[in-house]
Amino acid sequence: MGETEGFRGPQVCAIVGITYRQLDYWARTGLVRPSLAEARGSGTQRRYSYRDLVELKVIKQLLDGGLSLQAARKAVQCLRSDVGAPLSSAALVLAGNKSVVAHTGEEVIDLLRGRQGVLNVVAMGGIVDEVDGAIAELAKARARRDNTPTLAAQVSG
Amino acid sequence: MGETEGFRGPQVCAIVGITYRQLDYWARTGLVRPSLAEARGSGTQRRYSYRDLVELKVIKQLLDGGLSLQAARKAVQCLRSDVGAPLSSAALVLAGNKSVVAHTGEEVIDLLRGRQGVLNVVAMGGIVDEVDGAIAELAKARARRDNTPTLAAQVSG
DNA sequence: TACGTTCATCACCGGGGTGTAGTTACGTGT
DNA sequence: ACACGTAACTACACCCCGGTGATGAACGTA
Repeated sequence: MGETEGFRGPQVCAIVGITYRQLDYWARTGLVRPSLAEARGSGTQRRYSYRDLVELKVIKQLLDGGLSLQAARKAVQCLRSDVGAPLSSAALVLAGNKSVVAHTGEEVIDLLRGRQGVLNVVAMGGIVDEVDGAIAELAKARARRDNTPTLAAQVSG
Repeated sequence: MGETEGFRGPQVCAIVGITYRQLDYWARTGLVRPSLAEARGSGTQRRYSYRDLVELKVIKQLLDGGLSLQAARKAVQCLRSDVGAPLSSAALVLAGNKSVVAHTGEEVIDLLRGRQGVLNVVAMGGIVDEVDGAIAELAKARARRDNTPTLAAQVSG
């Protein structure tokens, strides 16, 4: 049945805004693998958890922000090691090879002061929002197709 | 004679901390080209200005900070367009595809607030300092070799 | 004229993908 | 219960970027 336990590859791509090949590549190279179900051969399905989605979106944002995938790998590691934090209100800060999750704005500003070199800052709140939004959008679209196929016929006709 | 008008390739590498091949590649691909004298065939010399050195160092820092060369290219463009600013006290801020040179700490903090996505911040002051330091170091080393070869002989003997 | 710098060129490598053509498993209709 | 169509994953060949190493060619200078 259509019991959506987690998210499948193509859905994930739509939600986080990457290509399927990218998602595939990242899974193959171990950057983010589907934590609910790994693919076990052709025809099987990867199942990504919500947390996976957030990680993926973070990576996507980092790439858009000009960071290399190398850097993104480290960032993700950091994000994982910061267990059980209230993500939405935090900021991920990368300072050279050290990365930290700052939970208050003050922390970030402290890092800025006196720091030399490059600082990369990403606000988690916005990311979580975007992911949630995309999921909602997707659910709506699916509901439209599942419940009212006649409507679709009307529209197209 | 050894009249050092500007800086030659190998010196530049020593000062900014990159490999010669990198410098060469960057010059060939137009990222930073020697503004005092372009190479005109094998055996000629590239001559880099002080400003070039600073640009190169910025790029180096950005790379160390995890940014892609793509992003660094844009950053440099921005840095160039911000003419005649007192570099040492400024900060270069990259926000997605827009980049700005912020001349006060307040500006940076403003950018942080309410901004979603990734923000890359690099303090120019530290960079200028590092470049100056490296140049001084180089000059000292050269003076040692030029003025007191006997001393060098003593040390090595 | 011989030599040592310095630069140019070429072939090549690894990372990060992409496009296309298979190969399955799932879900479904019968 | 079974065949079938299709969605999803895999494998392979290929591309571009950012370099690197080796080699060769031009200077200036002794």
